[in-house]
Amino acid sequence: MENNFNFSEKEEEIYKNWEEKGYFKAKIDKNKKPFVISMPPPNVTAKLHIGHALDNTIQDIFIRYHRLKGDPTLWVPGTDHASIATEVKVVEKLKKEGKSKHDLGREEFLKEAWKWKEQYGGEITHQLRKLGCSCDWEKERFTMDEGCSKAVLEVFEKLYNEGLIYKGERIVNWCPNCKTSISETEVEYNEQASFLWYIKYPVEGSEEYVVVATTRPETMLGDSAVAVNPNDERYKHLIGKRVFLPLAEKYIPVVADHYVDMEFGTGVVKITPAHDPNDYEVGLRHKLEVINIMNEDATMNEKALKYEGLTREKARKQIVNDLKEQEYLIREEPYTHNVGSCYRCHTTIEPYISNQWFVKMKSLVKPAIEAVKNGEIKFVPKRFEKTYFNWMENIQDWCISRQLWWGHRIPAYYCDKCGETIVSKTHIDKCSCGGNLTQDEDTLDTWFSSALWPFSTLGWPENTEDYNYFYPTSMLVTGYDIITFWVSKMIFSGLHYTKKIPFDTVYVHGLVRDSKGRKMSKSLGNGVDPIEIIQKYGTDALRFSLIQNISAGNDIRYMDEKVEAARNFANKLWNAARFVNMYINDLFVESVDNLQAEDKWILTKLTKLEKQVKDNMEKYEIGMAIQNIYDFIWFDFCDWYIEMVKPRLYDKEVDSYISAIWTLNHVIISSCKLLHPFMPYITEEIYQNLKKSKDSIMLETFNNDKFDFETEMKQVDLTMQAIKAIRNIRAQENIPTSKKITAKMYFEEESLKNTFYTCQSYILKLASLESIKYLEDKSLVNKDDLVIHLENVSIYLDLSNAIDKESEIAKLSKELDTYINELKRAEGMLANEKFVSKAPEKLITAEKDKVVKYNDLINKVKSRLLELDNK
RNA sequence: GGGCGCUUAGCUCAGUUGGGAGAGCAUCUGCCUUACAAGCAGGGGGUCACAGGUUCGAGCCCUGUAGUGCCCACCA
Repeated sequence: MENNFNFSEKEEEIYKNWEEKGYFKAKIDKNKKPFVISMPPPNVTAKLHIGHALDNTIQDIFIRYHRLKGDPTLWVPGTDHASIATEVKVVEKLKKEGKSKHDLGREEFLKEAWKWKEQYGGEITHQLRKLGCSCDWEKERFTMDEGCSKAVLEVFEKLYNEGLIYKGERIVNWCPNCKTSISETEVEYNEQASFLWYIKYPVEGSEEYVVVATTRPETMLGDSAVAVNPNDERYKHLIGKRVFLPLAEKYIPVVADHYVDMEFGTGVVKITPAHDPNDYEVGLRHKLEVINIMNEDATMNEKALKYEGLTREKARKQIVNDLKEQEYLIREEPYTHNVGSCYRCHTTIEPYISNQWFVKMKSLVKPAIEAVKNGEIKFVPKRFEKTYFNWMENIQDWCISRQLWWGHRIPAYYCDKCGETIVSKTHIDKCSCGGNLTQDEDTLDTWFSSALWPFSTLGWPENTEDYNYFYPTSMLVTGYDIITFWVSKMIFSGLHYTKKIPFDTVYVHGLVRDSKGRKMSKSLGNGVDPIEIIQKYGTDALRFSLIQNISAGNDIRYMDEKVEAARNFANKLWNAARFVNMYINDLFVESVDNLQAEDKWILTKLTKLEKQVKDNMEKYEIGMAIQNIYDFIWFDFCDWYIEMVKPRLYDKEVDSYISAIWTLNHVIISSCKLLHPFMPYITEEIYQNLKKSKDSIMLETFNNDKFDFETEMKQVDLTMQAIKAIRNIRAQENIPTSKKITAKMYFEEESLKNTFYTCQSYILKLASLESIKYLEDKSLVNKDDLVIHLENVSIYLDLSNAIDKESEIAKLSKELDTYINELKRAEGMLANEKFVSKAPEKLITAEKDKVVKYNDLINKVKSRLLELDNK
């Protein structure tokens, strides 16, 4: 084996081999329940970011874990067309070339968009391969491919026929930059400092006037009424009268509506039905005129009279000035409020009246709420169910039409003769009346197709073998920021169309932030490119660093130091494997019968590790599972076991040589299997270099070992304690490892002597001892020796007066204090009647044992102190 | 306004049925010991935000307070 794992060369080679051999493909086995994940499809807008790396690493961990468990395992990869996001990018690209999308026309524009998709889609799948993702590439899908599009049309027609899709004129969130409607979910609200303007509206035929407070004076030319609360004594007399609308030079009615809050502002609200969702509702109730004063790009139209052509910002300025001049403006006061913006281009959204398609949500959402309430679908961690419920229970109708070209075109056709609207999943040109049909220009919200992802990717609506076997899927892995966007939509869609839940577990992870805890963003320039990290440290190190020490749902910070630590671990493992590899030779045998105490010790630990890891994985505790493995490999295996067996390996005459090699090989291969889901590449490479039984670690299954050597566990633990204690003294007294010393041991229990005798070879090495003498009689001890007291064992070190009396006394006194405190604590607990009567028997016994133990140690230390005194 | 997190060693964070506080990094001391200096051995460092409560026993459960972050809603 080479000195280092050459990840930059090996990773690609290993992945290629896996893919070519078809290890990622799931085999249908009707006798087993499959484990299935549909990959949240990355947008084809750009390269993957570090968040994708986290998301897909987690998925790959669960996928590989289940594969090693022997489950038929399928991971369906794919990409999302991301209608608005991609269209924005393509428009930008065209703009740089001096073209607009209208120059090209719909058909040419779509060609450009497909080119974009091919380029970035390809890059994304390449990146996923670099990450080691073991998805079944033969099943790769795209939200706009034939099958997914078919599912979309199927669903649209079905919902329309059920009366759950309708078209109507509503106030929608309009992005004047993207020139499309967006859904409620796609609006981001941010606080903005602005003003509240108080404007005078004179009452018709009187000297009186009302004062209206508004944050949006530029919309006042679209006012069709002012409203007051019907219970407001101040304004009761005005209801039914008219007020003068400044600048528009016209009169509008005063209406009474409970929507008006008497406490806020002046208690008088201007009603602008075309430019405010609440006003629109009020308008409906009072049959008010809807006056749209804006164009699609949020400039003023002819209804805005002399302000026509101005942007909304300029119009505001101008109108405020004019009001001031004409003395209609009473005052302006600073005011901070939330303003919505487009989640894609961050342009301030405009509530805008337009004709759009909607999905009626109330009835769809009910079973989706129920499925989570009754536990059919569970969120990990559970607290995110609240986010889900909160969203679902307050759901509004979903605006699904977008004034975009890139996406699934709405399958609605309008007849030029009879005026009928026909919705059809198959393309049609002729109406039954003989008229010509034209298709709706709009496309569907991108989430409309991703909502179907778990089943559309498996062949639905066709009754395919894949769909029948692999659906419902098992798990969805995603960030908490996407629950409302996507998870909720998949759940109600799955339940409504397939009558089944789309997955039973939603694993929710946090966001990856920068080292200072800030969200990564383009504007801050603090984004991290996973591919760069991979080139520097390797995929395994990146994967390990992302999931080490995390807990589900909490954000994590990206820091180079973490990746370095992970790289160090990979290096540690690599070297351990290299060490084992050095000793594997023709003497290797398939099974052994002369295992030594330390072999039994590490094998028992291995069995425990496997159980721990599995338990944690079943609880979705991947952070703990990886920690278990890390600790075992580094501390138990490398720091202790390898060191323990070295003497046996160096001395090839020892008859336990063969069992040591067998154990080394078995333990490292087994640990690699457990680690493989987390660090797939290095574990495969190590596997290939050792005595293996399969062509690839990916074809392995977990051991299910049942090693349980209780006696040897205790024996080795005791010798470890002795070694640590001796090392401790050496370090404190500055005795270099090269200086060997002699230890004498006295055992109060005869059997211990045998333990130390059998473990002697490694005790000598690990504690850097010259020799160990076993004392029959305590009185033979040299009074100058330093004493270490363990339970039932006393160790005497001849340090040749390396330690002076005072320092030993100081050390012993400190030790004595500790023991006395421990004794007091244990006695105190036992003196507590309530503890004795209520605590579990096990704990009480443990405390009693401690009393005996510490009394013993105290006596020993005291007598030693006396000896020293007499010296 | 409503909801949900977080507050544990200098830093980043684990801590899952309540039973004597952990890791990595950093720091200090000593080691190039024939797998690994990306390493080995040893050490220091914490009234687990604060205040109450439940309990024989609380980092963990309950109530409240403070700081901090996020989500949702929104009165013009």
